[in-house]
Amino acid sequence: MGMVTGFKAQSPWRVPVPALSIVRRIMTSNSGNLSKALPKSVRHHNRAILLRLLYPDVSMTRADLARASGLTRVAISDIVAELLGEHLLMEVGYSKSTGPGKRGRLLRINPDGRSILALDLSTPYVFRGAVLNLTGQVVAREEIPLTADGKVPLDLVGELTDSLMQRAAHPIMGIGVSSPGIVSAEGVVDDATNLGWVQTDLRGYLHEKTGLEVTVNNDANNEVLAEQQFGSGQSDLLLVHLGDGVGAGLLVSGELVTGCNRAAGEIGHVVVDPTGPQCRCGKRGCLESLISVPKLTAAMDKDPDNLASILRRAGELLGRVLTMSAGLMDIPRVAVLGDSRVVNRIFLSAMEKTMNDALATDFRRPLVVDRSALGEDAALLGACSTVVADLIEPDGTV
Amino acid sequence: MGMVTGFKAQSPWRVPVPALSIVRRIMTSNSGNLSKALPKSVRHHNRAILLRLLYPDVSMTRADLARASGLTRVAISDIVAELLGEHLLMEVGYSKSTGPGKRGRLLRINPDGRSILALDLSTPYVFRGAVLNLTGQVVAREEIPLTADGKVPLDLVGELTDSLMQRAAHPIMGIGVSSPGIVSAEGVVDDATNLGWVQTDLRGYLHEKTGLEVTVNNDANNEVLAEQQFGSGQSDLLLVHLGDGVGAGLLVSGELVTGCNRAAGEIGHVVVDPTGPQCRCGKRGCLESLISVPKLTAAMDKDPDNLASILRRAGELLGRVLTMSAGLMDIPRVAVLGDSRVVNRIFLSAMEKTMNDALATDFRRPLVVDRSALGEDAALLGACSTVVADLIEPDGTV
DNA sequence: AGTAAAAAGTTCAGTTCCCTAACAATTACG
DNA sequence: CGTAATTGTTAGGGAACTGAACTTTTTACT
Repeated sequence: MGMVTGFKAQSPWRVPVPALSIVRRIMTSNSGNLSKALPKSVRHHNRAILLRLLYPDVSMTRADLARASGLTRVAISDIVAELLGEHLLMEVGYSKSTGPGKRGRLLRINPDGRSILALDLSTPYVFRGAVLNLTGQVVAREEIPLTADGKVPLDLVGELTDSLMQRAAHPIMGIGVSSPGIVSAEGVVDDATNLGWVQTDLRGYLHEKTGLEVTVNNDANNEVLAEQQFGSGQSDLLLVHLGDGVGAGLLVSGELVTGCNRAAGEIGHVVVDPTGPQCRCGKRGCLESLISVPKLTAAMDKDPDNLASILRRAGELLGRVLTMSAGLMDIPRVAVLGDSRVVNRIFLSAMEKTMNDALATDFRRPLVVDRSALGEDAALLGACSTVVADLIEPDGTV
Repeated sequence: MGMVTGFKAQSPWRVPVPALSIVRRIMTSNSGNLSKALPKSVRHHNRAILLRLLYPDVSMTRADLARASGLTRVAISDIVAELLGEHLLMEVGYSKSTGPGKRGRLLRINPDGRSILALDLSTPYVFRGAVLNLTGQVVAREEIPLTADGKVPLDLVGELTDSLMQRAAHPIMGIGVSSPGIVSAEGVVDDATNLGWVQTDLRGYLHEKTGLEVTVNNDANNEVLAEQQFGSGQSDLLLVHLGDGVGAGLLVSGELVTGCNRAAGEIGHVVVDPTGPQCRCGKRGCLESLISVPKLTAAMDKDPDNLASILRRAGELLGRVLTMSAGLMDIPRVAVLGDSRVVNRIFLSAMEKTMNDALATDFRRPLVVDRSALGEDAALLGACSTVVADLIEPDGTV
C-alpha cells in the first residue's frame, strides 16, 4: 500500500477547523443511565438475565441457563438458589435425556410467586383494575364506575386499589397504572382533562397509601409495552389507539419512547389538515377531529351507504400522516387498537397500502399494519409489564 | 377505606380473558443488552461514568468525582490511578480553595491520550479523513479524490487509512467511518450505489488491515451523534441532511435509532407527493426529488426572482412531512445540515412555523428548527464520537 | 455385565471491585 | 495556635464472579 495519491495534506477547509465549540454535554443526556455500578448491581443484572431467559413459561436446567447466559454453572446455581428462595422460580421435574450424562432439573418462573396489581384509568366512565400473576395472567378483576356519588377520581383509585389488594393471594410486587394524559417520570399525571387532573401525584398517592412500588404510564404507552411483552414480541413497534381520542405508543429497540416533554405519542391534536373541522382543542383539523372513533361512527351512521369509503379514506389519512415516521424510524409494524367497527380489514388495508406505496424500496421489508393482538386488557397488561420489568430488565440499576 | 362501591367482581369482559396468547418474547428484543455482567463490567461502567463526567474538558478533583458519581473516594482513587496509568487522564494543578481543608488535585481528560481516525465517505468526489484527539479536535486531515486512476473505492479507503495512521502521534483508539448507504450492525455497507457497494464488509476490511477497532455508521446517523456530542448536547434530536440526497439521523434518549432494517433515517425516497416528478429511484414525488439541494438550486437558478418563495415552499414541505414524527416522538429540536444557499433563515423559519402551527399545545414547548452547529466536519466528528463512545458510554458491556 | 465417557450440579480457593473505618496531610478561621 | 473541615490513602472485609476438581447420574461401548 503506497502513499495516498493526490490528496492535499492539511488542506484548509472552508470551515477553518471550526474551533470545535464543544458545548458541555448536558447531563440530562443518555437515558439517565449514569448511576454507579456496584458488585451488587452485577447480581441484579444477572438475575434479570436468567429471569428473562425463562420468562414467561420457558423451562431450562441450570446448565442450559449457563450456556444461554455465558455465566458459569457455579454462578447460575448460586443465583438460582436465591431465586428459588424468593419463590420466583420453581423446579418442575427433570429434563429429557438427550444423550449420556446426568439429567438436569428443569426450572421455570413460578407464576404465582408474586401478585401484580394493574389499574387502567383510561376507559370512559369506569376505572378498571386487575390482579395478575407474574406471567401476566389475570387472576381477578375489579371495576368501579366513575359516575359515582360525588367522589373525586383519586378516591376512586384508592378504593379500587384497596379492593384489589384484598384479592391478591401472593406477595404483591407492585402496582402498575395506565393513566390518560401526560405522565412524568416521577408518576405525576398532568393534562388528564377528563379526570380533571393537573399535576396530580398519582404515584406518590398510591405509594404513600400502600407502601408498594408504583409505576404510572400513559395508557397508549403501556399498551405498546403490552403488545411487545404479551403480543408480538417485536421491539420496534408503533401502536395507535383509536378511541374517543387518538393516542400512540412507540417502542424503539425495546425502549419506550417518552419524549422531551413526556408527550411522545400524543398525536391526537397534531394538525393534519388546516382546512379541517374545528376541534375542541381550538385548532382546526387535528387528527382526532378527523378519525376518532366517535367521529367515524357518526359519519358512518349518517351515511350508511358509504361505510367502506369512509373507512378507506380514514385509513389512508392515518397511513399518510404516519408514513414518514415509519420510514424515519424504520419500523416493521404498526399495530392499531380500537373498536372493531372502525379498526377492521378495510381500514387497516387502506392504511397499509398507503404506507407501503410511499415507503417501498428494495432495502426495506414491507411494513405490516394490523390490529393489536391484545384486546381490552392491553392497558392492564402493559401496566403489569412495567412492574415485571423491574425483575426481567437488566437495564435497571447497572 | 371501605369496599369499592358498585363494582362487579369477576365481571365477564367482552373479551373473555383472552387466554393470554403469550407469544414467546423474541430474543432479538431489547437492544441486545442481554450480556452477562461480571465484576469486571462494574469497573468498566464506573470508568465510563468518570470519563463522562470529565468529558470533554471538565476539571474535577477526586472528591468532586466521588460526590458526582456516588462512588466513594477510595473507589475513585483506584479508578483514577488506573486511568492516569493509561494516560487517559492527567492532573492539572490544584483546586481553588473554597473553605477549610486540603486542596484537591484537579483531573481532566488527557486530550492526547489517544488518537482517533475518522473517515467520511459520504461527500461527493472525494473521501475525507482526519486524525482527531480524544476531545474531538482535528489534529490532521487527509483527502483522496474518488476520480482516481481506476482504483476501486475500497482501495482508496485503504490508502486513506494508511496515510492517516502515519500521522497519528498517539496510540490509536480506533477507526470511525461515516459511510453512505445502509450499514449493518456488523459494519457491512449495503446499498451505497454511488460507490457501487453491495454487502461490502467495510469493518472487516479495515479491521483486518489495521487490527484496530472499527465502527461504521451511516453518514447522517453519525452526524446526529456529532451534533449531540460536540454541538447542542441534546439527547433527543432529529438531524436532516440536505445534500445531493436527503437523509436523516435520529436520536432518542441519547440512543441512535437504527431501525429494524438498519434503514432508519433513509427518508430520501419516501413518497411525499404521488403527483410529483419522476425520481431516479423509479417512484414519483420522493422527498429527494422535491427538495434535494440540486433540485432546489436548479429551481432557484431558473427563477431567480422567486428565491424566497421557492425556499419557503421547500421549508414548508419538509416541515409538513416531519411534523407527525416530531409530535409522535416529542422531539425538542430539528437540526438541518446542508448548503447555506438552501438551508438559510427563510427555509428554516418556514419549516419551523409549519411544524409549530401543527404541533402547538399547552403541554409541549415549541419545537426549534435551526441549522446544525457543526459544519462540513459533522460526519467526521460523528465518526470520532462512535469511537470515543466505547470509553464514555457505560451501556457497553454491563 | 463392566467400564469409560459425558453431563449436571456442587465445593473450594482465588480474583476483582467495591465499601467502611481509620489515618495523615493540608487549609481556614476564631 | 488549636480546632474543624476536607482531601486522598491505607487496611480490612464482603459480594459476586471464575477455574479446577469432585460427586452423582446416565448413556454407550466392549
